[in-house]
Amino acid sequence: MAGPDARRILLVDCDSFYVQIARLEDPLGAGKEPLLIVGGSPDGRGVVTSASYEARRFGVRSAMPTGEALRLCPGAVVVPVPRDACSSKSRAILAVLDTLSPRVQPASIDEFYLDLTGTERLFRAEPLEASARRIQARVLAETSVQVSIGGGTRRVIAKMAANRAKPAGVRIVPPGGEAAFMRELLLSDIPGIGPTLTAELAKRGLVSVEDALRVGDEWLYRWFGEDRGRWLCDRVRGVDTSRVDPHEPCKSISSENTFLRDIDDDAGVEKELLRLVVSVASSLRQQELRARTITVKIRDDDFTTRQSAHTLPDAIESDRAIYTVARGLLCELREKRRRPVRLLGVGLSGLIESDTPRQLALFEEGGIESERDRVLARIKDDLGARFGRDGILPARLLESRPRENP
DNA sequence: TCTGGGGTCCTAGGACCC
DNA sequence: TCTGGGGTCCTAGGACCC
Repeated sequence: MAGPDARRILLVDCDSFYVQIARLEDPLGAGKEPLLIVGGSPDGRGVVTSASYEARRFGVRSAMPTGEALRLCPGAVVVPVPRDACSSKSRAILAVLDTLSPRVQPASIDEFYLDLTGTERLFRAEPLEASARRIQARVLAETSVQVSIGGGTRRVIAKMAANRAKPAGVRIVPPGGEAAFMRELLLSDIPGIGPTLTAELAKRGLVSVEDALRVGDEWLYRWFGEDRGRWLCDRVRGVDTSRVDPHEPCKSISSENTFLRDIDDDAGVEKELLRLVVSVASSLRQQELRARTITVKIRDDDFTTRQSAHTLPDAIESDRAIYTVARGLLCELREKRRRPVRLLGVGLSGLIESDTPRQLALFEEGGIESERDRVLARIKDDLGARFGRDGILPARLLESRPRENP
């Protein structure tokens, strides 16, 4: 049985993924711009999704409003996020990695954990660093995407090593080298230590990993409590027992939209709610899932963000049933606080697989979703697959659909 | 400068049950 | 009449990540 320190884990992490894809999509335009920002347009309500390394030198960071980014880097070109191209490229990278490693777990659209434990024989005792370079070259050759790779005996070590390898590098922390590696780092370099915790730590004079190790576990427990204290003590030593799990199920599906202009009238807000429900419900069914919990999120014009959730005894999947619950939640939220709406979102959680047997007795009498609702939803999905989604939007959305090519 | 969209995980309090 | 404790589920909110 392999102990935890025998594990061979890699994190394959794409370098400024959205920028790379935008350049591949438009080689003569965005592809030629060194100062490139991918994200919302500055006249809309956009933020930076990703910036080229050249633009980052001016202080441009992701999640920054594009207006501010352009002030810092006036020469930059802003292009929209090529969403579809990004998802299909992500799938292509996953497909390549699946041929190179027995266990691959996508961690986000542009990060993939690989567990190569037990492949030493297969690769003729190839050192982990050589495996990483081979994988890096294959991904570039087959998808044109440049990645950095971190490696070590634990996921969190691989993750931090990949960050230090960027761009286009490889960094492997050897077994037993974890402590020395951790001593290179600031506390804010550790995944899970964000701005808030960094500030709390700094208040107590803790900035580097060294600082935290020097002060000792007892103080970390005293300051941060039992649970967070233990978590911190583990993290500053690079301890992480989580596994690379290729089949980890998805836990929630959501869709949200910030409007170009705040929406004031109830009919307008409900129409947007329906649009979101249709989107989220169809991806629910596409993944052959049903949901027990429906959440509606609202952001008012003053940026106050609120949400309301409802959990049903039985999971549902149809547009009609989900919309019925969501509209009820929206009404509650709007009654509590009635302001023009900046953002609206719908989330589904408590997900179970579609083939899980239902509790029939509860369902047939007076349930919120009937067999007819489910059949209608399936028919709609089939038609959508054959004739394109636009052909079968609910009538209320069709009313306001702009005409194409009159 | 004026704040995106997709997620995961944690916490705290209340309801409810045993 | 007053008193428990533990476990689980649900909701709201927040931190964090890419």
